[in-house]
Amino acid sequence: MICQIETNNGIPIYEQICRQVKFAVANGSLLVGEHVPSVREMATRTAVNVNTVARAYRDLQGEGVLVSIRGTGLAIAADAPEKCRRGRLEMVRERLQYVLREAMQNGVSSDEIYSLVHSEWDALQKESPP
Amino acid sequence: MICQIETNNGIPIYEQICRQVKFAVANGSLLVGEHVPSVREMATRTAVNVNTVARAYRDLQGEGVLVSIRGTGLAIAADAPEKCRRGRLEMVRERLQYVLREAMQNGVSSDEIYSLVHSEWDALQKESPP
Amino acid sequence: MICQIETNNGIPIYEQICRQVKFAVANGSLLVGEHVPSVREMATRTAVNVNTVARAYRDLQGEGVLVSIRGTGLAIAADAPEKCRRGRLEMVRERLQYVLREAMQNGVSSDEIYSLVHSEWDALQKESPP
Amino acid sequence: MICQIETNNGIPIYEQICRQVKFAVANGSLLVGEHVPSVREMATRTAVNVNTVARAYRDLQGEGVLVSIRGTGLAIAADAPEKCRRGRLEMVRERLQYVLREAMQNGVSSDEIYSLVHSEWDALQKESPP
DNA sequence: GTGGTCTAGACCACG
DNA sequence: GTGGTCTAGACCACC
Repeated sequence: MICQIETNNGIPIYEQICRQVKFAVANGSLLVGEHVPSVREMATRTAVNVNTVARAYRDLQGEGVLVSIRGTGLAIAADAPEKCRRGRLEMVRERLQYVLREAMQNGVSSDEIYSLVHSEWDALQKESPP
Repeated sequence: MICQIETNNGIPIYEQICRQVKFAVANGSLLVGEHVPSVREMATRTAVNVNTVARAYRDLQGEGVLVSIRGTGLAIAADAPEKCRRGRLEMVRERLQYVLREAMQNGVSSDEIYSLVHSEWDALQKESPP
Repeated sequence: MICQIETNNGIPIYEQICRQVKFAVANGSLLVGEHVPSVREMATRTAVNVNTVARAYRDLQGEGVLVSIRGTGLAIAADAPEKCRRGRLEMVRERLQYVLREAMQNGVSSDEIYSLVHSEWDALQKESPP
Repeated sequence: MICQIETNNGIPIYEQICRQVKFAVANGSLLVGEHVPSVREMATRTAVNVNTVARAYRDLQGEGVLVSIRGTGLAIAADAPEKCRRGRLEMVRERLQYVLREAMQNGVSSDEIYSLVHSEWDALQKESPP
């Protein structure tokens, strides 16, 4: 489980790592008890500084997604899958709501927004077909 | 024309001001030649730092939405409505795309995303009915 | 409000800062809305690295004790006093429980423990009289 | 003589082992000459890494609590009971002092601390009644 | 080997 | 001025 990091897209690297780990837990790519790559490995594989990875992992511990197993690394917490599954759509919903609210407050019609969502979603599916 | 500012939602205050001014121009709330509130007035009415409003107005001048009228302040530029109308959906599209891309990359299905958009949009319509 | 830091007592510096801020909020030394010293000031006054202070403040934000006010610094959150007051004895209780449990599991009698607590508490009061 | 280990309570596992062995010697659960479980047995029975148990036993040898008997393992040293009995309350006192000092420095009153000690001690007695 | 802490310093965004 | 992010590297404790 190695993250795809985009530098300079405005989203902090540590947050990208957090979100990707949470998504991976939600969809079963990371199972309970499984170890996440060590900070050092994740750091070298993603070409990111060790401390940045550590920061992400620390945040994930704070949210109860990871637990530290002394001397052996960090593992997925027992209740993480449930948390992450519940949080999966929530993470999307949160950002989506902001976009939609701004659109509505500025007179975008229902037809316009639905058509926009469809066309964008279709375009993305062609971009990376299943 | 006074802006609604949300602090702590992650979006810079100056950008919120810029976008709201542009939307107001696009939908005709602000007409060509009309004066935008003075930096000081906008600042006090929105409880925002004066420099922040100045920064927003500076950006808007740079984009050609506002023009400086000597001695009287800033007014809507002649070609601003056309610019802003063209940019209206584009501003929404840009952010929407980002949200949808993350959703798709993390296994959110078409059904889930469409249902999410509908429920959120409906909820917003109830929140502030026409 | 400047913290007293002990290096090399085993407790991480950032945690010492966190606990002292929380105690200060609990007993009213820091009021709602009041700004905590800037990371840079706290750092120089306590002879601690800026990042260490930042780490402490970040943790306090995570716990909802501090809120970030864009561009102006960090302030005590509205509900922090209640939280901290509730947490004040809890912070002591948590550590106390561990000590007492170990004592009990190893045959220390009630008389012994109560006498120990009294003698230690009295000694501390003489050390730093009110 | 098998130890009760709590992971993730902040206290190093090897130290938990050391302290429990010393307490057991002090209260006569472990007698002079008696063998302590082998490193491997203690490790498997407590689900702890072998090296960790070895580290604990090494420390205990350093303190003169355990002595190595060629070919048969480690046994309780002749003068261990006296040492451990003398150190028994001291081990508790040391940690207790730290907790009380923080409490006092942060305005916890005598009444509060005594009442806290009583309630915690009572709760623990109900938890594991004699 | 693992994570955790701390330092030092650069750069950026925001107000 | 403020905090936030990131990098780099040292040192430690633990397993």
